Amino acid sequence: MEEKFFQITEFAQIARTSRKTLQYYDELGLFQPAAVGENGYRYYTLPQLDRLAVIAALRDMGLSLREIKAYLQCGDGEKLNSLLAAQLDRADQLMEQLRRRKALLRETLSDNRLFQSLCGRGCQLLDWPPLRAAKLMDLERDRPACVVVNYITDGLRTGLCVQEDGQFLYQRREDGELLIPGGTYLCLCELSKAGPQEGRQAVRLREYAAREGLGPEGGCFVEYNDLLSPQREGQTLQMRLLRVRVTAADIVNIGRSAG
Amino acid sequence: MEEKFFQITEFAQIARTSRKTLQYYDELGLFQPAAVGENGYRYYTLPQLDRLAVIAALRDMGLSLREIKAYLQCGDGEKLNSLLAAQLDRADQLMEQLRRRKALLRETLSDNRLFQSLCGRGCQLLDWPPLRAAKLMDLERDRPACVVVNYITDGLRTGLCVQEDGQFLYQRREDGELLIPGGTYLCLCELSKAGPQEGRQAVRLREYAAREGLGPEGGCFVEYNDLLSPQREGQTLQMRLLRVRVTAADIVNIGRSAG
DNA sequence: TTGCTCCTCACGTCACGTGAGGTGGC
DNA sequence: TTGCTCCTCACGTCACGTGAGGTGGC
Repeated sequence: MEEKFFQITEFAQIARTSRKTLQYYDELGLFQPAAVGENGYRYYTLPQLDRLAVIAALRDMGLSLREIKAYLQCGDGEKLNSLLAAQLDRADQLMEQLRRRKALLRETLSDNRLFQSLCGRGCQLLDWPPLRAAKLMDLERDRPACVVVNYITDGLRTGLCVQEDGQFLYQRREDGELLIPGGTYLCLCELSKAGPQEGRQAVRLREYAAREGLGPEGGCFVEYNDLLSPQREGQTLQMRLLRVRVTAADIVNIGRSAG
Repeated sequence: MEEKFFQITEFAQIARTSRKTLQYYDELGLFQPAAVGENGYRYYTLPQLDRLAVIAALRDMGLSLREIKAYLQCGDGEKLNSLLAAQLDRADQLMEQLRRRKALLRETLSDNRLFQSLCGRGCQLLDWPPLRAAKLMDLERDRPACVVVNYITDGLRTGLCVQEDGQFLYQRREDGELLIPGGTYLCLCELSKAGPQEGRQAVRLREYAAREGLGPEGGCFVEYNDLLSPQREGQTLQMRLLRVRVTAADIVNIGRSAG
């Protein structure tokens, strides 16, 4: 059976790949034409399709072209086993990352819709899940200091939990994790051109809570969420959600006052 | 409250990122220092941590830095919704890809181990699942022609299913898919320096089948699998597995002769 | 000559990492 | 002067894609 030679474009079509991919593989020394003309033209044959399919399969399994080349040169079955096993581990890790990403995406989407529906409607009660937070440490004294300042970041909601005097400590550390408890919070949701240190919204919330007979428990928790409504040109940070933790008894009161 | 300025290295440590990342974001215009000294030094402040955390969160959700920059400049909540929804779709696609990749990896690993255990042990019976195959079409006449030649590729096992005269047609098309049926096959598994067109192993298989009273059903199916044992330097293609489909009655015969 | 193929640079992508060589303040 | 920070190029990564400019055969 005589071998037919194919020019690069036709061969690429048969193999369902691109001319540039074939040229790149040639350059790498990964997959070379069966023959090269005097004018430099590359010529391929049909049996070469198999080699190319092998390369594509290994590539689809996550191996790099350099790994593939090294493997095809040595042809060690044991090495293949270990390469594939490593890729299986890697695939599991990627799967886990993707799962987290999807959870984050869904949470952000629902947060964004919540904000859009609440914005500008005054004070409201909301149930909130616990938030992971990172404690800022006083590294010189190696402790969280008496003034507790939290730089909150669960990836999505970012903000500052500022207590009375509003001082900053500035070192985040691995072991500085803490949890803001979940519960029912009083929320004020609006746009503003003021930064978080100003606290006008915190005052309004406190006034509202006092009028309604709601005692804040555990301090005032200020959150501004850049994600859901970032700064535009010329604006300073926008304060977005303001939360005061409320006791179970208070919820009943509020329920009554709303009814 | 007076603002403290941080040099780039310290700020990067607090933010758990790298100096180079901050420089790169500055260059992109994505995230810039609060102040720049006359000597060109970048100075950052603590409230900037929030903006950086937002960027990191969006990046972790799969948005590109350019998308993030565009979004942070316009601050359109609806645009955020559509960006995140698109990333959710994308994440689903990636998940599906990963699932397929893992299936391929597991299948290849088990194939490789099977080969290692069978190689050089003579003829054996194996149950084989159906294989997807791509029919090569005769494009001039626009039909699969009377001589059926299949270029088999299910991503992993690659090979040629050649009938009597072994002629090649050379165009693969989308609609040229077919299925090699699953079933019990007679397998010969060994290394060789001969190409698939030679068929010495096919002859040996046929001889063995004749001796054992096994009638091949549906022609001789030759498979050589590069993946599991690639060419080394100086070798031509290695034929690896050779399969003849066998009837159920024949399996019993083989079972007896082996016992 | 026109139209088609092919070739080889060379640069762009993406989010940085890794030096190279130089500066400035204690 | 030494040791520390910072700076700005410039090139590398990975698997190609996209022209730019030129060649060769019908």
